[in-house]
Amino acid sequence: MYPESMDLATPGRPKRTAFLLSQLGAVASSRFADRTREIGLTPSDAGVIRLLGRAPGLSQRRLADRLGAVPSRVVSLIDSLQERGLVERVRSSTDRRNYELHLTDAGKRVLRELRGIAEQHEAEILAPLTTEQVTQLGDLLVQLANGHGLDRELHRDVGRERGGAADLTADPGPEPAIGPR
Amino acid sequence: MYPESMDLATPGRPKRTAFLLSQLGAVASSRFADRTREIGLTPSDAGVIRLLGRAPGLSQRRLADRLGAVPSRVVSLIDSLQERGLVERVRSSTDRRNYELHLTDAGKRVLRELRGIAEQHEAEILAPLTTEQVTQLGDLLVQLANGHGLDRELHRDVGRERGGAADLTADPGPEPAIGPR
DNA sequence: CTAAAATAGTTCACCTCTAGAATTATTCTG
DNA sequence: CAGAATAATTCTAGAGGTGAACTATTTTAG
Repeated sequence: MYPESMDLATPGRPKRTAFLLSQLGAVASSRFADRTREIGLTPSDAGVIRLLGRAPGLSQRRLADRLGAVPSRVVSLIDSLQERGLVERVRSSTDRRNYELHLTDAGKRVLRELRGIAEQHEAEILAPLTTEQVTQLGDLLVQLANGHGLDRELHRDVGRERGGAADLTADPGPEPAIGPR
Repeated sequence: MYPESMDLATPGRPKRTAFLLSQLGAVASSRFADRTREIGLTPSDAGVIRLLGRAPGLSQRRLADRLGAVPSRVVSLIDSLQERGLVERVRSSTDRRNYELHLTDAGKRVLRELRGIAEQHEAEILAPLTTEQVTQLGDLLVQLANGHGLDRELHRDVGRERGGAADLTADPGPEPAIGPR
């Protein structure tokens, strides 16, 4: 796209910050997936466990909303976690149509592992930066996220691309989330 | 993962900068895909066209290396672009095993469109930041990319996850690339 | 109070994308 | 020249996910 001659120290050279962001985001996702894989989880699994840890008793429908996933997708996700004894379905006594999803004790243990993994992940990804730079970057990214309405995004369906599962990785902080590829 | 009570203004609250990075990267990839889709291209198509614009005559094998893709993948990519008249295969006269890939005139026109798209994309993604902040972010991301060896990554196979195609979007500057969700 | 609409979950058929093995043609090496 | 290496291609398989149709249950309307 740009002749080699323009690649270095060219004032007028178009920036590629947005592409860099995509690339680094992909690296971060990929490395996180590596880590969760080591304990037998996909990033989607991790997202579900995290969410159920923070909002026990959620129904599949509501879980689907929070993850930005389709209900049928949640079925297989929960099926798999239930088979592994990490999550249990409890029929709601007030509305027998839906389930109340809970982490089992094993699930809670995995959740604790996941916290450790998240910390290591954070440290690994940000390793090239100084402490001040990390703060700086965090502030900039938060500003970007707000600017792009990442918080509210949780409730709408993010167009699945390559990277689709990324939304489930999504970190629903007080509210947040997104999607990939 | 973190109890609601910890979510706001908690000094010891673990940061999620790495996750934010993943999420924003996914947003950026997704929006870029939206833009290329409007001119009938996937992000992978765009990556190929960009690369052939800057390195005409490349063989499929070398293209695969630069994209971090597998040769068979490149076949279908080029097939599709050739069918649309954007790329042409020319048998190398010196080594009849391989092709020399070139953009057609139509392909070059598309490349020009792509440049415009990239600019708009850059502007859209970075819109929430001031000019100084954009510079700041750019510096931080470059440092991160260097720290994670993103430049050399081009030559090794990036584990395909969700969002796999992202690598092809990768911007092989003087050298770069990657893959994600 | 009952028929119809809505809701939660599930199943299933189908799609897209891509990796990886096997195959052919050509060139290089000893 | 024989055999190893290389470029491209084909084909099979598998992961991952969507959306439509179906069942059970609850809510709403007349």
